[in-house]
Formats: sequence, C-alpha cells, structure tokens
Amino acid sequence: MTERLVSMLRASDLRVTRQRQLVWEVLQQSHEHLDAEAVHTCAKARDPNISLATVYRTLATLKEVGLVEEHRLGEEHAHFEIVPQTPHYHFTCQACGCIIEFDAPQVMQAVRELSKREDLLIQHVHLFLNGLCSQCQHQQEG
Amino acid sequence: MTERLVSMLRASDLRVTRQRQLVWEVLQQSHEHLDAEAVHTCAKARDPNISLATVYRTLATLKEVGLVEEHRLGEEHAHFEIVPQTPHYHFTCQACGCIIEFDAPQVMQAVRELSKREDLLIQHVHLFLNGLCSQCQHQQEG
DNA sequence: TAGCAAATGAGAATCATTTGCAAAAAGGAG
DNA sequence: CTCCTTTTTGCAAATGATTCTCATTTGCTA
Ligand SMILES: [Mn+2]
Ligand SMILES: [Mn+2]
Ligand SMILES: [Zn+2]
Ligand SMILES: [Zn+2]
Repeated sequence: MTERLVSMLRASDLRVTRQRQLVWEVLQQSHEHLDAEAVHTCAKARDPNISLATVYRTLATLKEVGLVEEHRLGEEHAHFEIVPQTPHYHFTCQACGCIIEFDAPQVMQAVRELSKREDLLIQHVHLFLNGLCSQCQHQQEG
Repeated sequence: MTERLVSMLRASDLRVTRQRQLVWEVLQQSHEHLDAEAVHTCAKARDPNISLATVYRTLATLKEVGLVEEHRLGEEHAHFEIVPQTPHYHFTCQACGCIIEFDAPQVMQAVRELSKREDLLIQHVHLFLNGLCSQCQHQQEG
C-alpha cells in the first residue's frame, strides 16, 4: 500500500514526506470521494500541523504521478479518490447527494474508436451522470 | 431562435429581459464553449452596462429552464453552450486547449442500461476526455 | 553528519461565483 | 397609456476554492 506511494514518488524524484504519506493513507482508508477540506480534516487528526495548502499541493502531486484522480461531481469543488484498479464512472443524485459508481465497457470501447479515428492520445476519461436515485424519485414531497 | 427563449421563459413565468435575450444571442452566435467572462465580454459589446453578476444569474436561469448546459472541461471555471439538438461529448487537449466534440451512441446505451438496472432517473450525461490532440502528440519539444 | 534542494506552514492573494440591497424595468389590470 | 406589483438588474461586498509567497524545516545523498 505505502509501497506503491513510495515507489511512484521515487520514480519521479519526489521526496517521501510525512505529509504525503498521511494524505495517501487518508485516501486509502476512506473509500469515499473526499474533497480537499475533508482530506485536511482527516489528516489533521493525525498531524494537527498539516496545512490545507499542503493538502492541495499533495493532491496535485499524487494526481500528477498517477496515483489519484480528481472528479467534478456537480459541485463547485473537486473530489478525490485513489486511481482504482478497474476504471469506473459516477452518478450523483441531485436530491440526496448519494454517489453510485458503475462501469460500462461500452464507454472505453467508444473512447478507443474515437481515439483511433481522430488520432487522439487519451489520458483521462470522465463520465459523470446526475439525476435522481431510486429512493428520491419515489418519495413524495413532504 | 429567440422564439425558443421567449417560449421557455414564458413557460416558467420568467420575464423576457433585454439581458436574457442578449446572453442568449451571444451563445447562439458563438458556436464555441464560452466561459462566463467571455459571455460577459461579448455581451458588453452590445450593452456596456450588463453586469457579470447578471451574466451568471442568466446562465443559471437558462440552465434551469433547459436551454443551456454547463461543462467542466478540466479548468477551474465552467463553460457554457446551448443545449444541442443531438447530444455530444467533449475532448480537450492538455497542450493546446483545443476542444473536439463527438458523439458515441454506445454511451447513451450504457447509460440507459445503468438507469434501468439501478432505477435511476438520469437528467444529465457528461463524458469528458482529455489527453493530446493529433498535432500536439506529433510535435517535438521546441 | 553536513549541505543543498525540495517541501511545508501560515497567511495573503487570486480566481470563480454568489449575495444584499436599492434602483430600474417587465408584465398585467384598468 | 399609466399605475402597480413583482421580478430583475447593477454594483459592490462577501464567500468559497485554490494557489502563491516566503521564511523555515526536512529529506536525501555524499
Ligand atoms: Mn462535495
Ligand atoms: Mn476556459
Ligand atoms: Zn437521492
Ligand atoms: Zn493539442
């Protein structure tokens, strides 16, 4: 787990700092989609001195080395998660805010076709849906 | 063209103001993906008094009535375009910033399957790719 | 262990977007 | 067309998210 972090940092000539390990562990332990504030809050529980600026810097660094991805889930701020083994996409409910992750192989296939047709080098694929989840659809206005 | 705007506004009991028409026309005339600043700049050419706040408010209103959609194209700010006749998705080049629009029916099909399987009501579908366009891939570092 | 470059903390700065409020304008009734 | 009510606007200040500056600390290598 922290192996992966250390080797990726070393490979990019980046230093293995306490703060980077901490942010990494926070992301590993919470399998949710945390925003920067939430990462900062969790991190402070173990290192009260870690600054929000460092959290932002670290998230950017981890994104650059390919360990973390950033999602825009319809809010004004970003959410982060560790790059998953198998890629997946996101749905969020406009009413309750719940997030549903899903995969759909057709998407990558469509992307591959486009990439070939237009000679594009694709680095990231974000598919984001929103609407109403099952529960929120079927409940009357109170 | 402005018919559509007027009828949608009327249908929602919203007033047809000069500013709303202006923002609408700006979006119609530029078939690009403008951000709020750009809309404001274009609008000011015809009404120097229109304020940025009104542009933001108007974009939000047009989005609510379903005339405009908002895209996150990897930058910190949002871009806007008139809801297109046929839905399409976006690729942006990390190097030159160019935007390529494309469609891929497989995507909506995958979305429909998910929607059925999970009983979701899908309101918006955003597929966003980034990477390097053909030109930027094949040019050496200068 | 010493030395240097990279990383951090704290706070200010910047950028994007929203809000409060008084003044202006839209739409309906007469 | 005029009056009235309510919505919308402009402006400026406020907020929220993220980045930057710079003095200080720390990781890494010799
Ligand atoms: Mn959030
Ligand atoms: Mn832009
Ligand atoms: Zn819900
Ligand atoms: Zn390019």
